[in-house]
Amino acid sequence: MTNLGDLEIFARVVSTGSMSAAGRTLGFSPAVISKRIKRLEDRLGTRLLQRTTRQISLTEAGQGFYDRVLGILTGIEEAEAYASGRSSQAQGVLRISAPTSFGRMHIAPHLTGFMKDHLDLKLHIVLTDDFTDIVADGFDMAVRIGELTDSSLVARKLAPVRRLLCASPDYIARNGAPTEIGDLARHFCLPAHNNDNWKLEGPEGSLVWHPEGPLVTNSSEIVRAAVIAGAGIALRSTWDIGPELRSGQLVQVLPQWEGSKNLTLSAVYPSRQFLPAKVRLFIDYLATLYGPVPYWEQ
Amino acid sequence: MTNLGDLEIFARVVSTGSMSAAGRTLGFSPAVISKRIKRLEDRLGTRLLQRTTRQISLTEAGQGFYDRVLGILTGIEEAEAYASGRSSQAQGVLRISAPTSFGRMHIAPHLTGFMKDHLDLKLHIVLTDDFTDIVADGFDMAVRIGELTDSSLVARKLAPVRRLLCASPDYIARNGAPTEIGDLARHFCLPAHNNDNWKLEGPEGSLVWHPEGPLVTNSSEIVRAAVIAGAGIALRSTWDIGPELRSGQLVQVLPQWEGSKNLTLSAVYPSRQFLPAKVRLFIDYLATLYGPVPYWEQ
DNA sequence: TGCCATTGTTTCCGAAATGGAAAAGCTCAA
DNA sequence: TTGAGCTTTTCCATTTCGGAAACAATGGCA
Repeated sequence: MTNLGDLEIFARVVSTGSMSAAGRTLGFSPAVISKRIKRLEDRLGTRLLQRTTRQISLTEAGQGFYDRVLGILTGIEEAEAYASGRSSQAQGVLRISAPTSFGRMHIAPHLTGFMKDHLDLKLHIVLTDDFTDIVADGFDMAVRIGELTDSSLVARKLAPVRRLLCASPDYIARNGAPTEIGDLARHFCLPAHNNDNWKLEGPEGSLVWHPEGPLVTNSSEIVRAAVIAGAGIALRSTWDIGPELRSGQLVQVLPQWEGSKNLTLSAVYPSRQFLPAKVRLFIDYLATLYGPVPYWEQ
Repeated sequence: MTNLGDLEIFARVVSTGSMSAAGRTLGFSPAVISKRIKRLEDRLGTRLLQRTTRQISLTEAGQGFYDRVLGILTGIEEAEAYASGRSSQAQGVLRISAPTSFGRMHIAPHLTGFMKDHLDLKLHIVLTDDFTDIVADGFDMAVRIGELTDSSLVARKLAPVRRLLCASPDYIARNGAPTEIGDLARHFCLPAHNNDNWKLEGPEGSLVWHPEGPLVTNSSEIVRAAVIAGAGIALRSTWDIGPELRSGQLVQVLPQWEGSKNLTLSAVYPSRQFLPAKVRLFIDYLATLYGPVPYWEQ
């Protein structure tokens, strides 16, 4: 059967994009990398990597093999951690992908609290608003906001996401508050990235509103700043503007309407028989942190 | 990182129950087995096997490690099969556990049909009525009849299980047919193994009947023979007595009552990200064979 | 266009590992 | 008590492994 070292080397070559780079990070000479990749391909009877001297790309078989190998390697890691008696302790590196705004506001501040309980654990956190392929990119888990769809992943709900219409008191004083949904047409609305149609639910059922306003941006951070500065009405998540609502910097408008409810904040991870302790513990930590009623809702 | 051969050797030692036996099946001398088990334990810092010279048993850490290693090994097998270009073809050995009666009557006759389409595949079929731990015992999948509960396994429904009350015409001629449920008290009933209370659903809702009769056995085959021979009334699955009902060897009694409906025939397998082709294909084969309406119901 | 740095591949050689035979120590059953 | 069968250790031959060096190929840059 295949040598395990070959699988590690293959995975590293793919993740670094070059044999030489893989050799450097693993402490091998390029010659070794080349020979073992070749051996692996010979044994499988398939070409895994398409290579020129300057560039390496995965063949189709290589891509599928890579996906599987990643799972195998983390499986071995988990099995070793289990047997080493630290089955219930987090160790190694936990690689997390999370949305930028939410990560900055509601994950980053709590990391130290988690890390002090798990001294053997290193955290790698990547904030991005792309829906990365967590398995191909080598993440252990991701925090996501959205509707739960992806089939090959397991999702654990962390908290509901409530989205409200809000504006600054200043803006209301100048423009008045809308009293019914149609009034929005006479207001400045602030759509955000991927959010240029607002799915709302209210007393009369649900509808989709196409907000129009003077500001278009792909940055929800800019929208956030704008609504606080009094530029208009925005549909924002409670985790985003909870403190401003409490302090009075923002007030809710049209409180009978809320954003569609099928959004959830969830942790997703590749489906495995044995979840690594580090992943389980971190998700548990987030779940108790946010649940049952998130602190930003209180 | 751990050598893969060590994991294979460890798994084989556990499954054969001895180092020497593992060595014989793998083609190694006992010395090698011993050394590599020791090396594995040293690397993990844990004792995996408790051993005397005559007997070997798993420690707790060893048990958990073994469960994980099995998953890893089949994962590697699957990854190799995928990369070898035969991703959609079944190859290797498919190990199946199935209930004795059902296996004999409705799996065994169809095996050749499956095997002629998959010449690279070997089948290992174990018929048993124990609910074995399929992962610990090294099965790829099992066919089961029952309520779906086990959490760490994935179940795919193959067919519903209908159970009817039946007797031979001969018996009816001698004893008359019951017309309402209470009449059963005046009849010979034939309970089977694990089936000494009959959960029935009928026009008046559901009830549990405790059958009493002259024959008690743990063999549903004996019950089957007895009811055909005219010994009494039994609650049997349609897959078991379909032909007899059609041929008139048996007739249904109290047709307004049926066994509780929450039994299903299903295929179960360990949850994995990548299901081996051999498992997927065999389950597909059974599903099309039995569904949507099983041939024994027609 | 031509140069050059970087990358992948091959060859050869010393070093490390692997596997086996033999011997020793042990346990259980006859 | 004996003997068969098991695990473990030791020692040695063999295989495998990793690296240096030489070579070939590619693409960026002047």
